Amino acid sequence: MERKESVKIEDSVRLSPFSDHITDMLDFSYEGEKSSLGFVELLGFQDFSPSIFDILQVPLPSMEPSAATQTSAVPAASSEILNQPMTPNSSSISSESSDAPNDERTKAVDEEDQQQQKNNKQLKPKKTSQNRPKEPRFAFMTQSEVDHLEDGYRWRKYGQKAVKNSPFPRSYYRCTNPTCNVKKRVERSCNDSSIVMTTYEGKHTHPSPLIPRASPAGLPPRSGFPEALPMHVTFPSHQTQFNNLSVPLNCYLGATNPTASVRERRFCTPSPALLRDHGLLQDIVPSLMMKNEE
DNA sequence: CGGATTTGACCCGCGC
DNA sequence: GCGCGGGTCAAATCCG
Repeated sequence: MERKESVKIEDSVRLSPFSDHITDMLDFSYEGEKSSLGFVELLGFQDFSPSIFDILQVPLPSMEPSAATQTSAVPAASSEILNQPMTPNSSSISSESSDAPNDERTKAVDEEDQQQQKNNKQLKPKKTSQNRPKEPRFAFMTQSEVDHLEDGYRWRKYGQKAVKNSPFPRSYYRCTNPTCNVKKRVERSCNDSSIVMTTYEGKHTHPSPLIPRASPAGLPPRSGFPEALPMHVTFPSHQTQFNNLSVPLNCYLGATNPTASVRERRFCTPSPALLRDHGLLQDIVPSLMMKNEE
């Protein structure tokens, strides 16, 4: 199924110049085709090639879903620091569903986290992830005809919900690996049906089942995202670390899909002043488009 | 037949 | 307190 999709998107996928609307993430731009850092790295795999966190030398949040202590895994909803624009013609946005001031929320993150964990323990065992600290998330947008982009992992769809103010439903996927707690959400922009927003939550604790771990000639290992090229990746917390990021992060293209024609654009976050309460995607995309057109 | 998908129901957080 | 919306569960269904 995904194979079919990957074929289709070979010609259709390209990065959208828009940012995602993901609420609580760190944005940082990257440029593909220049390095071997695959998108998969962004999902984790510290046991393989250096993750993006390693490369950026950013304190890596405890992304292990099973980690006993998640103090560094700041709840995504608590992280709202945004990057500064890196290029005049680039823009990205992390809209927030909450209007709470950044500093306020970040201050209380640790305590809230601990409290939350305490409360969760005291509460009756709830099956949902709401009992657990929120996983680190990042998101990107691609322009694709297919919703579920091949990323090198196997996903099982466990839900689909209609999105308010959007004709397109949001799909929920979970990594099929029983030991892996990574989830991803996929939805389309209501303004541009060709734009697919993918949000990853958590970190893979296993190698890609579809791609060999080792890759020759410096090709990105365990290829995962020939079609889906994150133009805008976001992380919770530590965002300021990326503010001055000058090293282009990239996704390799075509490692397993050489014909994939993916165009990427450097994508940076606008100044915080531009990032207030964009909320839903439909609120974001237009502003970004406007900004890009400027 | 096993795994993946669909889909309605349910739970929870949040805003009013 | 109530309603809404997001996220998840799980039974039913589909598909290879």
